[in-house]
Amino acid sequence: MSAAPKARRSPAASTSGDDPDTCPFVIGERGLAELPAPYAVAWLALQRGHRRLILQLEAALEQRHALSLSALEVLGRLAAADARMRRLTELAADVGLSLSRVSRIVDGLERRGLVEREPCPDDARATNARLTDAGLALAHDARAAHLEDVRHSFLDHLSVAQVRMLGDVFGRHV
Amino acid sequence: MSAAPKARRSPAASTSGDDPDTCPFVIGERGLAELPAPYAVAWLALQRGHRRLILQLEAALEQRHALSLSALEVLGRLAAADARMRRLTELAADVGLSLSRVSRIVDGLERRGLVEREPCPDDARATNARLTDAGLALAHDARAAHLEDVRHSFLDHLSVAQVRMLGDVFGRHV
DNA sequence: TAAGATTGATCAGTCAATCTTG
DNA sequence: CAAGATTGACTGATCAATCTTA
Repeated sequence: MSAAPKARRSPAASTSGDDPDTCPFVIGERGLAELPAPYAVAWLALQRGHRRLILQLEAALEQRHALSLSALEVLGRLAAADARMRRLTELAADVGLSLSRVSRIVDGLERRGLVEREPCPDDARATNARLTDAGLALAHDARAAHLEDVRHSFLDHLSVAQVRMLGDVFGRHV
Repeated sequence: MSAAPKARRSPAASTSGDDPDTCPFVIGERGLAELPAPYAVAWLALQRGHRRLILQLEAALEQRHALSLSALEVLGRLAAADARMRRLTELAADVGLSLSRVSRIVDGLERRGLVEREPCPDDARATNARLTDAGLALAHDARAAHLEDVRHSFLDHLSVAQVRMLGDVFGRHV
């Protein structure tokens, strides 16, 4: 396909079969991948591993505290906020979700008495979500349990170098 | 909380404020985390970075080939299968989704003429999804474009050591 | 007009119920 | 009865439309 025989366009570029040292291949029973082996291994492992990890953490959080990961994040932001209170738009920006999603998460938390909506005095368009005492208590419990899970199911298995590298890899360019 | 002063229960264990070298803290504007700093950085970076990456890849795939990541995986398994044909239960196991989800993914692909359902001759309970010629062509195009995206937005930015480490970290214990 | 919030439609996924066949 | 597939109801997320107010 390419005229220049050894112009490697990128370190992970596959070479569609006409290059002796990399070629299409099959990984385990998982289907074929057209990447050099270590790259394909890394990518597939990341996808599968991350998914398994998140599903596991979500299940535990749901079972023990009846919260989604996103709801836990919202509670966490409120717990850390001045007067345990924050506008919905701010919360949405905090947790990286759409405003509409956050509005419905707050619906759910409000129904359980964990937060209360109140009009923002500075701006009549805005709504504050305020964490109740019950919400604060649950936020602390659930957060502690969740971080424990994160450690046990993931962080504790990593070396210091691996931890640093993860922050590096996913913090920098991605 | 703990009687033994220096019995570190786990490398990433937080020490809820009574240990001088680790304590609760706030990362950027992202809220508080009760983990030693490098662990919290790694975990938050992984969550955010992975999410951004996936959203980006999904958007490109949707825009260029009108496929979800899961649909692309299904097409890939069919392309790699004998006679470009595979039972729905097998596909579900391949891609790690529920059978019902796979059934509806196949609905969508079938509507577009990319796959066809046909009864399995060996077992009248089972249904095979068979990739059509159009489906094979799209599978190749979309797969190539997707892997290109994966390289450009992620793999190309990694060192060889980082690549190996990712496979290691997510392949082993998680 | 634009920003904050809510609501409705839709998508991707799960689980539970059902139907058919081994 | 158990396994393969489908369908319905639900969750978590998005976007587009709407309503109110700066």
